[in-house]
Amino acid sequence: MTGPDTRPDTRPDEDADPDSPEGRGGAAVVIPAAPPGSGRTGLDRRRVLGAAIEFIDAEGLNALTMRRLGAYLGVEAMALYRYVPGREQLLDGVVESVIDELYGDPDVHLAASHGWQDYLQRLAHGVRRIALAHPEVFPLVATRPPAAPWVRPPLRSLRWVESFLDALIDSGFSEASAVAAYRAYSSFLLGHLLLEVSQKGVKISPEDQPEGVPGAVATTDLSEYPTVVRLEALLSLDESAAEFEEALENLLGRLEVVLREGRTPRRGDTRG
Amino acid sequence: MTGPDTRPDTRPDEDADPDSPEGRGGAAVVIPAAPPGSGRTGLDRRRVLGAAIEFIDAEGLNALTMRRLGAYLGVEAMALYRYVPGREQLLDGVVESVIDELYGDPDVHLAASHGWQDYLQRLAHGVRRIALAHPEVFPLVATRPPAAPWVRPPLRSLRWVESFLDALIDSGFSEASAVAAYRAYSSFLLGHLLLEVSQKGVKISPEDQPEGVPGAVATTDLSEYPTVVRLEALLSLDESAAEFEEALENLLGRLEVVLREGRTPRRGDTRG
DNA sequence: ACCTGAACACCGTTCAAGT
DNA sequence: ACCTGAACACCGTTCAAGT
Repeated sequence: MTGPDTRPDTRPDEDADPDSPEGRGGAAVVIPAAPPGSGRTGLDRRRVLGAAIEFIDAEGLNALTMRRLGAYLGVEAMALYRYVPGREQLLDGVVESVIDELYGDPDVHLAASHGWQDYLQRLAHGVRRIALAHPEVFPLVATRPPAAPWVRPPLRSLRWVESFLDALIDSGFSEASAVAAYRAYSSFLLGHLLLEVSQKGVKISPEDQPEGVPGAVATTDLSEYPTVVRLEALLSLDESAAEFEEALENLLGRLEVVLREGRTPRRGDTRG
Repeated sequence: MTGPDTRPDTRPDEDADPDSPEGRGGAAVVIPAAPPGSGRTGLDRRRVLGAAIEFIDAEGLNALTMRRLGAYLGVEAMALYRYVPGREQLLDGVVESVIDELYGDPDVHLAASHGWQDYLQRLAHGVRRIALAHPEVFPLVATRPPAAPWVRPPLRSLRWVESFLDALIDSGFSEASAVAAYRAYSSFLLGHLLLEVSQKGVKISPEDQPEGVPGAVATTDLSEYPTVVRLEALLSLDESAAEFEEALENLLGRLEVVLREGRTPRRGDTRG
């Protein structure tokens, strides 16, 4: 079984709130906000983070300020500090929430009875779905300093590391190979997905395209780059999806060799 | 607290007269502009960008503000706008300058007469050297939106794309294979190097390690992650350099197959 | 020609105060 | 218990003014 610790209400919300200032001992039930109608009022850490994600998706990362997020939630900026210690931690929370979406992804969470390769495939596709769903957030997922050196982007969660390693070890990988596989897998996902989302983003980003402006710069002098010019059509093709599949297949193939032969494939291996 | 709040001006040079009442009688001392000897005065776009890189390397990306960079150069922030249109373009210039260091790298710039594999090796190592020399800048190299979709991080320069494609095509690659190779190579470099620099950075970043604080969170409850705990030593090893070599070798091996057999290697190939 | 001072709009964050 | 108003220190950027 490979899913990260299956059922037990591993919900990312509630609990795990280390910063609640002091109170907390309250005998009464608390019930933090959320009146019957679950109306737009009743702030809540989860709602704040969710709003931040929506806001970034819609307006871009640079547009997110405490004040604007407050306004988006119909509240003054200062009210947010009740749910989040500051802006940096808001961003940390955003990254965590986005990654936590993986836990709700049924395609990833399937009982992983189809072997480690199937599991790694589904996990990779789950992460890719998240990256494509939140292209403005993914650079944050990619670059926020991880909590520990072995919690790597883009998985970023102890639970996924645990589940990844267990899956491989249960399938016969040595501990060292499982760790090496985890590293190679992270690096593949990170590089590929970061490039894919940034390629997506560039289609909108050109900001101010100067119009007429006759004698203007006109980008660059392309005559010095004849090959680039000649291959422009090829270079502009977006084959991200196919490349992702291919690189993933290749990685799995390499890991298979490690598992079967207990060694790392080398440069000449592919000869017959 | 975050960031180096070192309030008292981080100015490296002497007192730039913060608020001395009015002394300064000597009218002769000033010398504000560039004297013959190209002294430390005499601002200049290149000097501004160079200072920005030094500043980021030393204080971190978040610490870089127009005002602080001005102070670092012994000048008011507003003076910088003569050389750079604004903060965003400053950062673009920083990224460009850092990547341009590759052009001065003799190890990369060798006549590429030892074949395409040797060239790709040297180029990759050159980029890695830059990433490790400027770990605080590299995330910027990785995430700034590229000028065109086919100018990909971390190379980010038309000249390198041109040179990369020429090298492969001259060696017999088809145009399509050369482009595919360029994509795979970018993705490998980006993923690997971004992870490597962030792993480096984490060693310093732990910010405020709370000391005693008996009942505190103490990071997380590790008992739910027995495999991670058991493999902690393995997971903490930094094998970045070896992994880089290995992944690079593997990529070159794949490309070799494409070149020789005109096709993409598939999952079963490594069988005898 | 190059830099500064003052000003503007906007930030993150604190804290006392409202309800 | 939860939110606001006012305030503080700092930002990016503009523009007229100094030299």
